[in-house]
Amino acid sequence: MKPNAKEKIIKHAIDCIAQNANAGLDEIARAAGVGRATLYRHFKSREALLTELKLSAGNQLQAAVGPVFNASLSAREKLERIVRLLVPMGASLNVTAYFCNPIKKEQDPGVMASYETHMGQIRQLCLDLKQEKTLATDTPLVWLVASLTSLVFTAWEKVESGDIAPKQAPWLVLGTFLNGHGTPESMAWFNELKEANQ
Amino acid sequence: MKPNAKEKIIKHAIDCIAQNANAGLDEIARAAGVGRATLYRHFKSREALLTELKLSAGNQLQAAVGPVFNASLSAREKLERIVRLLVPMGASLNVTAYFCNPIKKEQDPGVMASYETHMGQIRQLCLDLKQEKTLATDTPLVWLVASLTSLVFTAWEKVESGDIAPKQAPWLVLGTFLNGHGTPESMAWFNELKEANQ
DNA sequence: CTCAAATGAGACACGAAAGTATCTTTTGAG
DNA sequence: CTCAAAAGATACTTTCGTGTCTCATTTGAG
Repeated sequence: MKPNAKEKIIKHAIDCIAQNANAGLDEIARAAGVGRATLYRHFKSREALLTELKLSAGNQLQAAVGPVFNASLSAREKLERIVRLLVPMGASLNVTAYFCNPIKKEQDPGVMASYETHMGQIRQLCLDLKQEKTLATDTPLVWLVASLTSLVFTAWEKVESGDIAPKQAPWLVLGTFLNGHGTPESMAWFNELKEANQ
Repeated sequence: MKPNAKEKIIKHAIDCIAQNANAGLDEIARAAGVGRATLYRHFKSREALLTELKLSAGNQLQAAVGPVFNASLSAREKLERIVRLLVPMGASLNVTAYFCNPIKKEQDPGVMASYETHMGQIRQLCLDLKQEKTLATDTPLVWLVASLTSLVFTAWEKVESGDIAPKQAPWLVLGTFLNGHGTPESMAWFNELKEANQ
């Protein structure tokens, strides 16, 4: 028996579920290269599989991001590292940030905790970035977190689809998040417009 | 009989499906305020309902965005108007940009065409913005389109969840897309970093 | 090589949602 | 008011994915 058959199944299941949230058990089994019956030998039910899958995704994120977050670096350095770590982990990020979303009904407490931990870290990072004056202080925190998460996830999608080079993706995310796409002239134009309309 | 019962059903079904892609027919029927049997009087099957729903969502986007796109305005003015129009139409945007995505299996040709039309317009807008020097010319077009769509969709989500004020949302999207969240110092820092690593 | 444990394959029961049919009630044009 | 068309309600069949079970095959430790 391989080192850990269960882990292997979960690994492939995360990719499968990230692509199609409603994948059937046969689809998951096929993706993992095992028989459908084997899934039931490792997991009590579909629900149990999904729960372990979410926990695993959360742990993967935590394992990658946690050390960076706890390191003694400036917030902007943390941001750069975290984005570079997160983009290739889009499947896990997707599972955590979307399927573990509290809006969805009846989540396992452990899954909820994992979700809160991850989102809390991102939120804290954005707070630190504000504190450090790396980010504009007048932007709502919730929008900082949401736009960052969304950009990372989108970049991962485009890498998966082959539209963007894996090495380029983190820079696109950071560039958009910090600088946007505008030129100095367009920025001036926008700031005027915003003043006038708010 | 009301002006168009079918249209009314589709309208509510779009909101329902945008919130939960796997809503059952009873759920959709309840959302539309009709009986489940009535759905089958208007639509041959669930699949047929979904197809008409996608076409309707595409038409709504087209009706809103088309005139702006064809108006004689500068590209940056078009961008501003389109974002302001699109954010409140998140449900239709969601249905079009996600459920009509060619990655999904077997789409109706009409749905595919509608999707291509919409995405083509956004793509053209980004091209014009580059041409006009409103946007950086060295950013991949596919990332411009993807990040813009993703930011609009995320803003809609946050408006729906009550985290962001409806009137503020378009400005957050435009601000992030054009300026990003960074301060002048952080932008300088990032540009150096990017130079060094690429 | 041998045997026990794990896997793959497939048959089966069950339940939920799709799809069908029929009957009653509502609605609106004349 | 009247009646025909449309909608609501509800019971039924079909389909499909989950969950259970069995048995033949594979695999790996001794």
